[in-house]
This record gives sequence, C-alpha cells and structure tokens, in this order.
Amino acid sequence: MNPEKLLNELNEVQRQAVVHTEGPLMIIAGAGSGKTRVLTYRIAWLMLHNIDPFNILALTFTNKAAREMKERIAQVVGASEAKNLWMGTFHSIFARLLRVDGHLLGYPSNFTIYDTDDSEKLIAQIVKERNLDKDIYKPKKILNRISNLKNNLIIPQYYDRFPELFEYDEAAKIPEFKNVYSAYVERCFKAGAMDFDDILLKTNELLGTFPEILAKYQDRFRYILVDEYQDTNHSQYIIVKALANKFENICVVGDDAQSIYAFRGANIRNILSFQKDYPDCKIFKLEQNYRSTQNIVKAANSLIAKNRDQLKKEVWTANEPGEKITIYKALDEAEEAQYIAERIMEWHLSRQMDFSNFAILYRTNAQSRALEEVLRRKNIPYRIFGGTSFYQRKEVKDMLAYLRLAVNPNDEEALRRVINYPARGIGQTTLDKLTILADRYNTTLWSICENALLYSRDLGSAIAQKVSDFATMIKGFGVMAKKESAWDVAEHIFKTSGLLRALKEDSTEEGISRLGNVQELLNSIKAFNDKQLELEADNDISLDYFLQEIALLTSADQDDKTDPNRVSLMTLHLAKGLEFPVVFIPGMEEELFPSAMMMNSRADLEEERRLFYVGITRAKKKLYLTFTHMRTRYGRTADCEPSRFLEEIDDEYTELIVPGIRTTGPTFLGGVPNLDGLGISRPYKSNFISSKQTLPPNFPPGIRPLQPSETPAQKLNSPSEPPPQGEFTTDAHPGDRVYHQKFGYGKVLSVEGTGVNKKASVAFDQVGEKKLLLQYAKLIKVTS
DNA sequence: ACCGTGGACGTTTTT
DNA sequence: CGTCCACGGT
Ligand SMILES: Nc1ncnc2c1ncn2[C@@H]1O[C@H](COP(=O)(O)OP(=O)(O)OP(=O)(O)O)[C@@H](O)[C@H]1O
Repeated sequence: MNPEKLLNELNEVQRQAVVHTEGPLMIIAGAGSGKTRVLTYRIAWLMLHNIDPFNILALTFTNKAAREMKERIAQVVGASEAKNLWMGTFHSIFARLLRVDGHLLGYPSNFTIYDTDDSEKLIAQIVKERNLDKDIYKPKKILNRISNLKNNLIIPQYYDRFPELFEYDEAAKIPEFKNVYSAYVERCFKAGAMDFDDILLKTNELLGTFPEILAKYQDRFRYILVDEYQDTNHSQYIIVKALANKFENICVVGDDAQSIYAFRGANIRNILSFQKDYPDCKIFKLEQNYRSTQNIVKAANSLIAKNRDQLKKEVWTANEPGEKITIYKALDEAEEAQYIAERIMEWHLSRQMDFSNFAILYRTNAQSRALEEVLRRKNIPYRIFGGTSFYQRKEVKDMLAYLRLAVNPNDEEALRRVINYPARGIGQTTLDKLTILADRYNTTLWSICENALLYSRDLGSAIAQKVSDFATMIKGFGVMAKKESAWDVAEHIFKTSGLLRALKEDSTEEGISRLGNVQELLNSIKAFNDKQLELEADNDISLDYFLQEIALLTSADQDDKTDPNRVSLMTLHLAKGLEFPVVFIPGMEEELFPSAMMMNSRADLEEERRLFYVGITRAKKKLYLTFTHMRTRYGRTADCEPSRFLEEIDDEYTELIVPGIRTTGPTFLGGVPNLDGLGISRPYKSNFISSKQTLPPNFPPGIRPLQPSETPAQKLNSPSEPPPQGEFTTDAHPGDRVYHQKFGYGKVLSVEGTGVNKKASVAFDQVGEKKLLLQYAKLIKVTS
C-alpha cells in the first residue's frame, strides 16, 4: 500500500504524529480524538518504511485491542508481516519474556501464574500457619498492600528502608505484615509461581540485574509504543524507561482525563514526567472528537471541568448536535432495566439497528443481574464482559488445577486444591502434617508428597500410600504433558483423575451444569489446539502454552466469534477505549456512582468523575443516564439519591424524564388518601409501568417509601389544614408559598443546587424549617 | 474424613 | 441476597 494513502485518513495533527517516527513523542489525546487510529497508522507507517516488525513493541490495554490493531495493520502491510509485531498487554508481553529469561532469576520457564484467588488463598494459609488473626490479617487487604508495594518495586528486602511502612503497619494493627509479605514471596518462588504484579516486578529485576539482557531487549525493541499511558503504574513506567533508554524511539499515548486505574497503582504523574525524562520530546495534542455528537462532547466537557487536577484540553467536534442526553428516573433496578430494554427495542425496531449497537455500562458488576433478567425475559441477546468469568468457576478451576500440576507440580495452590478432590482420604489433618513436614525440611509440599512413603512414620502408612499414589498419578500426567497435545492430556486427566466420575455422580441441575462447564473447558482446549495448528507459525499445542494463554486473558478478551449481534454489558472500567452508538449508564446514584468508598477524598472523587467521563464519551449518537428511587443491596432495599454527577453536567445538554402516576379523574390530588408511612404499600408499580402516556417532563414521582429517618412520631404528624388543589412542582422560588403532604403549608426561604439535586429551604408553619429535595418533595405551589 | 448447616461478611473498579 | 468458612454430627 502507498504510504500517502494512509495519511489521507488522518487530520493534520494526527498526520504529524504518525510521520514523526524518531525520538520521544507524547500524544495527549482527548476522548474520541483518534489516538487508537494514530497508533495503528503509526505502526503501519513504520513498517511501510522498512522498520522490521520484530523491532516494534506496542503495549496495549487489552489483548483484544492488540488483536484488533494487528488486524487493521495486516490490511495495510499484510498478515504475515503484522504477525511478527510484539503487541499485547504489559502482562502478556513480559510474561513471554520471562518464559525465556526468567531462569536467570531462578524461575522455571513453565512458571505458573497465580490469579488473585490463588494469591489470597496462599496468604490465608500463611496467616493461619503463623497463628495470626485472620480477621485482622484479611487476605484481601494484605494482598492489596503487597500489590501496591510490588508495583512500587518495594520488595521485602527493601522494606526496612522505609520506616513509614512499619509505622503504617503498627497503626493498621498488622505489625507482622512484613513477615507475611516475605513468606508470601518465598512461597510463590518455591512454587515456581508468579502473581500478576510479579510479572512486572521480575521483569524489572531481570532488566536491572543483567545488563546483557537489558541490552538484548533494548536492541530488539527499537520502537516502543504505549497506549493508555495515563494508566500505567510505576513498575510499568520503569520497564518502559529502561527499554527505551538506548534508542529513545518511544511514543506514548494517553488522556489524563481518562485515568481510572489509580486503585491498582496507575499514576498520572507518568504522563507529567515524560517531559522531564525526555526534555527534547515532541508533544502533540489531539482535540477534535470524531466519535460523538456535540451534545455528548459538550456534556462531557462540562462534567470534567469540575475536576481540579487536569491538563488543559479543548475537546470539540464538528459532528451534528444530535439528541440531548436523556436522564431517566426509575422506581427501582427492575424498572430501570425495563426502561433500558424498552429503549433498546424501540431503537432496534424503528431504525433496524442490530443489538451490537448498544452497550450498558455500570459501576459495579453486581448491577448486571437485574439487567440480565429483563433482557432475557424480553429475548434481547446480550453478552456480559468481565464479572465472574468462566475460568473462575469452581469446577473449571479444579480441572485447571490438575492441568497446572501436570505442568508444574510445585504449584502449591493447585496441589492444595485437588489433592483431596475428588475425595481420596487425604483430609485436613494430613494436609496440615504435610505442610509441617515441608516446613521442617525446608522443601515444597509437592516434594513431600512425592516422597510420602519416606514419611510413613509421621503420616501413617495407609495415608502415606494414598499420598504417594496421588503423586504418582500427577507425575504420570506430567510425563504425558511433555509429549502430547494439550487436548489429549486434558482429556486423559479428566477421565483418570476421578473428576469426571465425581461430576457425573451429581445429578442435580447444578451438577449437570458443572459437568457442562468442564466439558466446555475441554472444548476450548480443543479449539486452541486447532487454532494453533492452523494459524500460528510456532505450532505450539502444548498444555504449557495453553495455560499461559488463558492466565493472562483480560476480561475484555472474550471471543467475539459467537454471534456478535448482541447488547454489550460491562463495567465502565472495561469500556475504556470502546465505542457504541447508543450507551446506557444505569445506577447514577450517590453511594453507587460515585461509589461510597470513593467519596472521602478529592483524588478519589475526581477519579470517579473521570470514570463517568469515560462512560459518557463511549457514546456516539445517544446517551441515557438512569437512576433509581430505591435499590436492593445486600438483599435490603434502600432509598437512593441521584448522583451528584448528574447535576454536574450542564443541563443545556440533558433532558430529564420522570414518569408519574397515571390516574383518572380530577380526584387525584385532593382525593387520594395519603398512605405515606402507614405501612401500606400502594399498587404503585403496576400504575407506574402502564403510565407511559404523555406526562409533563417534570412530573413528580408518586409514592416515596418510608425514609429511615422518619420516626413513628413524624408519621402521625399530619397537617391539620386541607391540601390545596394544584399540580406538584419540582421548581420553587424564594418567597413562594407551598404545600407539603406531611409538613403542611410553608414559605420558601431559599433554593440551591440544580437539576435533580435542587433543594429548597422551606419554613413550615407547623414544623419549622426543612430542607427538601424538590425532586422528591411533591410540593404544591399555593396561589395566595 | 466427610458432609451438612448456620452465621458472618461483603461489592468498587482489574491485570 | 449469595458466598465462604467454621463447626459439629455422623
Ligand atoms: N481523522 C479522522 N477522521 C475521521 N474519523 C476519525 C479520524 N480519526 C479517528 N476517527 C474515528 O473516531 C473514532 C474514535 O477514534 P479512536 O477510537 O481512535 O479514539 P480514541 O482517541 O482512542 O478514543 P478514546 O481515548 O476515547 O478511547 C473512531 O470511530 C475513529 O474511526
């Protein structure tokens, strides 16, 4: 392909960024400004100018993004060349590197990758062995701290250099933390395992310790590109810096306004220090948004302007104004889901838009349940990304544990998981004995199992035999795994380990589905086999390689071969980098979004706001924001307040829809008895759902459930005067005389806030001054 | 050693 | 509400 043709699809700044191939380069790109396109074309451009793809390293946020970029590049330069690019996530690229050179650090090339579950279990085990209180040394908390430390390259040996770390531990009542950390690191090492953070940490260790290795990769990766640079952590930053140090052909692309992974160590400062690290770097700013309508872009701008910490950017678009953003108030999560499903069907039917045009983006995975239920009921095909993935199911993990053991029997977590599943008479007591023996002889659990017969005195000869038999079986699997294909090994293991038999025994519905899940895993191994043989040059169909691949799948990597015509459901985090014509963001409520955990500091709140910004800017044509009146959480329903973020969007770009009660006749306002607080639930819902008729946009909601703060005394405190005739209003002005169903008559003193959070201070004749959210208050303006 | 049940706890987000 | 773990009975 002619290089010039490539450039025609770019604007001036994009073009400059693509052709500026040498030296450090930073692209600060607004949402939807085509940074992915620049990155893609830049790589194609390099290749068209005879840069060897083997010398190009491109780090993306998901494997899927890498795959898509590769496909696009393949269209330009041909698939056989594009295949040779080093392109993938930090984790998958550097795991690959560690497979080759990790032996220098004492790791086997087939090291296991521990997932969060494995890590937490190991920590729990260590805490137990050390007789520490598991309620204080919570595995989640401990792992989180370890992860933080690793991402900042603070290994246990360095811990002593930072007295403030000990101070923190003392204050947090976990004085033993450092020892737990050390033990964790040691146990992982002995198990031949790395956790997610180790992949980056050990890469740093490798590059930092062995100059010849560093030189090797510096020479290999002459051109380095990093996508989503705002979400790289310190460990990643140091790797990139080291690799780029020789040629300085480094190009990073990012948007500080889309930094949403601080919780896992991402550091916006990496963007800021780029200029310091490379004083002669070139910086390009992309500010024209090609993705969204004017309304969406301007709404997003008005929101993000509320953040104090940000680089200055003017994102604009030449696109049409488009529709306003719809803000909808729902009764509860079921009705919210129903509203969304109805809108999807409406668009689908009236404009022949297939279901892949829609995305529902939520703050927490738990929100997907209510949505799924309604979508399923309405026969709307959907796909959920992330959440509890297939590979996290118990039965699947059990099967995987056997496979892992076949490849690396030192994998302690896998061993613990299946040594007695299915039951073979090796119970907790035995396991504890084995653990003690391993500790006593300073060896691994596996090594004790392997030589169990030598420990008959400690274990009892019957038990020792059972353990030995188990070890023999695993060794057999290991021998097979070295010679045969992943699929052959997996099938053999499934049949002979006893797993198949155990699953078959359970004929409950649950049990059948579990068997099905393991079958599905086997199918995916078969598919992997076939794919490797057909498409990949290396022909690697080993079990080893299969396990590597799946360990580093990201939530976004789900295969999209099976019927792509589906609505996408995912968290806002996972939606980064994607785009959809129509986007729904449900759960726009205080405590949920922003999350209650993120409301306590400015930095946290600003990250939530950026997350919302990311969500808004995923939409191309139309955006719906919905919030509910009440929501079930932990099985208990609670009242909700609209998210503060809703009022932070300039209301010029939004329209609020609040459905009301459809009633017949003129008796409604005066004649319907007030059931508030009497413990009688009015048949509100049926009314609600059938009331799709024309109502004024600001029609107030009907019944408000009892607020927790309402005491019985208050409930009985009804106004003595009769209610006036007139319509509910959500608007009020100082000086207005108003009527409230519970508090009676009063005078508006002042009004604050806007949109759904508009509040009025009212001096009531009977109960004194109250602050009311106008959205809920059901005030009636009295003409007098 | 195994299996059932009750109570505690948890949801923020992910490689 | 659902999951995980500890405990206790078999
Ligand atoms: N020069 C251009 N002309 C027309 N359309 C473009 C141009 N550049 C990018 N686009 C389109 O704009 C949309 C957004 O591009 P892209 O996904 O690359 O943006 P982005 O900067 O990665 O967005 P974000 O940071 O929000 O994820 C895409 O649909 C892309 O095809």
